[in-house]
Amino acid sequence: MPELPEVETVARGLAARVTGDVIESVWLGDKPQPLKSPAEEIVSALERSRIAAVRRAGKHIVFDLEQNGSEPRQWVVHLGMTGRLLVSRPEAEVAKHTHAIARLKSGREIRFVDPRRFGRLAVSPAFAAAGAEPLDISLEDFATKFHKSKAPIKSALLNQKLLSGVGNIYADEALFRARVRPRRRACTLTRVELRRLYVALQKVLNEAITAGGTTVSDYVGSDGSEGMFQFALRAYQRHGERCLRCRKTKIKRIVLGGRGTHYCPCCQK
DNA sequence: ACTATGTCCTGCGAGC
DNA sequence: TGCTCGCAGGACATAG
Repeated sequence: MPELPEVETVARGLAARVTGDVIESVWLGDKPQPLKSPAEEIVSALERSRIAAVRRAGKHIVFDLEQNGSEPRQWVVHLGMTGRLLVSRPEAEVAKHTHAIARLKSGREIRFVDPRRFGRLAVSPAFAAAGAEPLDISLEDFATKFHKSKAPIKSALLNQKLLSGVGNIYADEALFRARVRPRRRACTLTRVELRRLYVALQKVLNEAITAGGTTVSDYVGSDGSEGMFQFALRAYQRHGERCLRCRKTKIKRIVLGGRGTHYCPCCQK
């Protein structure tokens, strides 16, 4: 599923390919829309706008738009579980579950495809993600945030109001690397453990960005290519397999907060 | 004010 | 082999 590294990969791919292009027209599907803003508002904000930049904020992709005679606006896309933003040639077959198409002056199209429809489209004058960026936050702020939470540390990592961009895969991977058990209440983590978690989280996110993200089922970059980080996972979806650290205990799978959670009962305390 | 749980949605894989 | 059923989970609503 698209988390910070996958969204970063998509945003970079889009930025490289559509920055400076102009959206000439927009098509929105008719089904119950995966929209957060009214359809007319999205269409009027996008049409005749120049894409000044594309970037990531948390798990959101933000297109900075410039339109003559209007205040700068932003087109905000959340990919949900199965969302894809693809740059396509207009003659390319329109995939099933395509919910939006932005036709560009260059002749290409940005297509939003999302089978499960957990994704969302919105426009905003000044979008800001709720929580802090995990790659920008200081160790001190990180420690303070989690020291105040009574939730299990894994649930706290997934809470987008604390940190923006961490999802199920990288929460499990960071906790594995930091040797912290997912069920531990966040406030019980020692200073040393919080530091290990902070370092592990940044490391795993950066490594995954370098690998172009993790493709478990649906995720692809804006050019349709799959990520490579699924081959570097140490905990996520490895239940029943031997732990790569202690080499003897089998990775366990539990359900925590309704999410599949993977950890080594021997290494993670 | 905080945490916990249910809901949305479709494709796929386990199991009979 | 072919079918049914339940699981997968990000964000938000609602319940506790």
